[in-house]
Amino acid sequence: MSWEPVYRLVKKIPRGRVTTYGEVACALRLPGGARAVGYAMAATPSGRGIPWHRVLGAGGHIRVPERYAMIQRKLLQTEGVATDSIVIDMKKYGWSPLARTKKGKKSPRGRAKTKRR
DNA sequence: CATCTGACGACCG
DNA sequence: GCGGTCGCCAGAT
Repeated sequence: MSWEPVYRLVKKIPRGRVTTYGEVACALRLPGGARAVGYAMAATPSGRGIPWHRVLGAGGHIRVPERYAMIQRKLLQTEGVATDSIVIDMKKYGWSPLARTKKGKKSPRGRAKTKRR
């Protein structure tokens, strides 16, 4: 798969910290490709130590099926993330993958149109 | 090769 | 503030 960088990034997420699909997508030079990231997460093989539960939707909203959201919130609480509400405080637990994503080579595209709509 | 879908994001109504 | 639509990428049909 081409999700190796995605997995690597997710695995780098510190315990008690969370990020969003958009952040990951941007870090991977895939602006607007948040869906692809979500797809990658869905395709994330279990048993690889990939903390997929640390990846949330924009604004800290959990965008996953109830069955997974339940587990996700449970795991997050276990790691110390306050999921008291349906929204997680990104200002406190928000982790920026862009801050350390300096590994070159991501996607050969490198352009995503500046104009929108 | 063309089309739809999906654990998303942002904008418009 | 909430819901619906368009746009993005990668994979499956």
